[in-house]
Amino acid sequence: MKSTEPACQYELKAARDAMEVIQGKWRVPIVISLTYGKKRFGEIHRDIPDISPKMLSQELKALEENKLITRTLYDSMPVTVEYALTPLGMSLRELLNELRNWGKYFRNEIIGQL
Amino acid sequence: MKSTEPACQYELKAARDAMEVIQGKWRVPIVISLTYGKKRFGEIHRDIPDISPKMLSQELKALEENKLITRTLYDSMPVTVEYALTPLGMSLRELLNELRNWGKYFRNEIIGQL
DNA sequence: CCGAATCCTGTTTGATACTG
DNA sequence: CAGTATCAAACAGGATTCGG
Repeated sequence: MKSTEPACQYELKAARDAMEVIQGKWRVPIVISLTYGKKRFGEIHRDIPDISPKMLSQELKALEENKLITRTLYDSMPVTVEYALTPLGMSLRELLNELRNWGKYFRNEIIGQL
Repeated sequence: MKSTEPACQYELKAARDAMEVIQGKWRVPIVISLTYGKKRFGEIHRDIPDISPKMLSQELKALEENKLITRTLYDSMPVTVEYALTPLGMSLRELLNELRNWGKYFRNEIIGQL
């Protein structure tokens, strides 16, 4: 307890836990896309046209490992796969709202004056 | 307006604006450290011991360019520098709260079961 | 004490092409 | 449709040294 800010240390750790999960260029967009309902690979891709199939596949896998989304394979012909948010993934809703709100605020306040 | 999710596109952009500002390993910790009040370089460094002076300097500069913090030079001997949040930086408060809350939730729900 | 300058490395991301 | 494979580029981050 000699640190000047013991509380600070604990708060920092929690924030970094969260950042690790949503960090990167694509995870937030993917999760937001899925807040509109379950989607297939190609549908997510249409929401995020810039992403390469490789990155989409890779990030979906990471999100699944963190239990934020589920991957369901329908063994039809041709093969169909659906991605959907888990309850944990849905629990990001408030955080993503704040993220968007602040992003809009920042854009209005700053971007353009830079 | 032919996209399946026109609203989605707009929301994605706002969220990514926000992510760009707070992304990276160190920006959120730095801003959180400064929510406890203005601090000097070495004080921030004590809150975030793992960061190298180079990264701290570099990230402080980036945050200053985005108008989230101010850098004040006191021409004393030896030289003293103080960093503080701007109103825009303080406006991150709610977002950072959500980040920490979700981080704690995630840790309780998931980490350990992985 | 508060950095700047340089060099270096590994991870992340992307482009392109290909497969069941 | 839903990815994989391969290769290259870009970037983040670290180590070290130096200066006011």
